[in-house]
Amino acid sequence: MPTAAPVLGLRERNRLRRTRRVERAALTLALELGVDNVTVDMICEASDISPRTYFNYFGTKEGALIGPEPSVPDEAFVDEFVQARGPLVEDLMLLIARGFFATEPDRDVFTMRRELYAKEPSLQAVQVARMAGKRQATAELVRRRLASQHPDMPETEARDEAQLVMSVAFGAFPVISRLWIERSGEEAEVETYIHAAIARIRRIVSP
Amino acid sequence: MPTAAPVLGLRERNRLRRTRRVERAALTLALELGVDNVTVDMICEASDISPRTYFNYFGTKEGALIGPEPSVPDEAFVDEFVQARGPLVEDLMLLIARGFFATEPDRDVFTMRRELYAKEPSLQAVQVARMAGKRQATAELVRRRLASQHPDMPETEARDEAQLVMSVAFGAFPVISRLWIERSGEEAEVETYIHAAIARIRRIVSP
DNA sequence: TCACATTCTTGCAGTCTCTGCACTTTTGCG
DNA sequence: CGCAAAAGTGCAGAGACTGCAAGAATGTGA
Repeated sequence: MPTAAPVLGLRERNRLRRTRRVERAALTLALELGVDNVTVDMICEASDISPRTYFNYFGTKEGALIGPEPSVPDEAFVDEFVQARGPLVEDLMLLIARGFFATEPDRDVFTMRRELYAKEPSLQAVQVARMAGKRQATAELVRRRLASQHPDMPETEARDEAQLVMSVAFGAFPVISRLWIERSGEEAEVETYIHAAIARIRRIVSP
Repeated sequence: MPTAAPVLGLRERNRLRRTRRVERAALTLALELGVDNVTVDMICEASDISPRTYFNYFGTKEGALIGPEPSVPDEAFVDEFVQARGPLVEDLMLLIARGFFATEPDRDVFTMRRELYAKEPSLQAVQVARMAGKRQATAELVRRRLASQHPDMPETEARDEAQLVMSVAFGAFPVISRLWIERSGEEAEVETYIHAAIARIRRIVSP
């Protein structure tokens, strides 16, 4: 089983270089003019790429701005999650986080992105919507874990519970990622923030 | 201060009739062909309205499918929320719910909408995205309440806490609304589901 | 009842996002 | 070098959405 080859072919290197170039152009323009006043054509002109290729790379106009779609965690991780017996929400958030921060962008892009998110909250909505697409799949994962953990739990209750677990995790995620990104200078792990967030939630919903 | 006049002028009645007619046409088509295979032009042809007017009414293609945007709660409610001292998340969810279910659509539309939501999860993403637009405003509300409730709480902590409260509420909301809509035959109040959901969340995040 | 102001609907022209398809270029490899 | 696979590109077009200005419907006051 070949893990990601450490040395990349010319093809991959070109792709990476291009991706970065386009992302930079897109972010620069968006920061300068505002997302709504930037068109795909402008980004393409600035980064010397054809619009058709832009969409092959990023899929949507916002693609270059919000970063790559969280990768689907591979089966090993998923199975681990389903079988694990730790605190459920925590485990789930870790699973999500793992996919989310899998591809580390370069420093500039990272910084600009953070700046842009702060400046244009509408992008957060795009993010949330994209993640919402994975709600079904995620809820199903949680349901599987609940089923294997509590074989006696009624079907419908398990489904409702799974939905809620997923909702809480997805709901809190933007906050966690914001904190993590904002304080990324201090070298704390995501786990720390997840932990803290859950403790807070517990306090919040306590009577 | 005129509250909504009980008797509507011809103008309003026309608008209502039209809205309903268009919503029905849109939902019928979407249920039959799938959202992606329906165009605004088709909806307009089916409901005998001009595309331009369609957008004046609904703003987006999905507008007629997902229903009207939750109305901004009026100042009285907002103030009440800010000053209240009950369980925070619960109060917030009630505030959201109040805006959300303010405009009762007619029976057919309601039923079709429920059906469509079940059939096309992508619509849920649209919903979530639309609600995400109000994140800022909502978090600010919570922050105000926290500030008045705990004057000694540090600024930044209040902001983080507010964000998290808002996230939990927004996160759980789709679940609550789903439950409420699915079981809307049984005449239970939204409060009941909110209550139950919060109790569940408490259990979920408990160690 | 009739003008007049207001509000609403509509057509039109145009911009922008996004897609399928066919064609060319680039890359990997023997 | 030569060939096959992969990737980039141009083009034509569908579809969502907007601003504008003309035309229709509606409310109002005399």
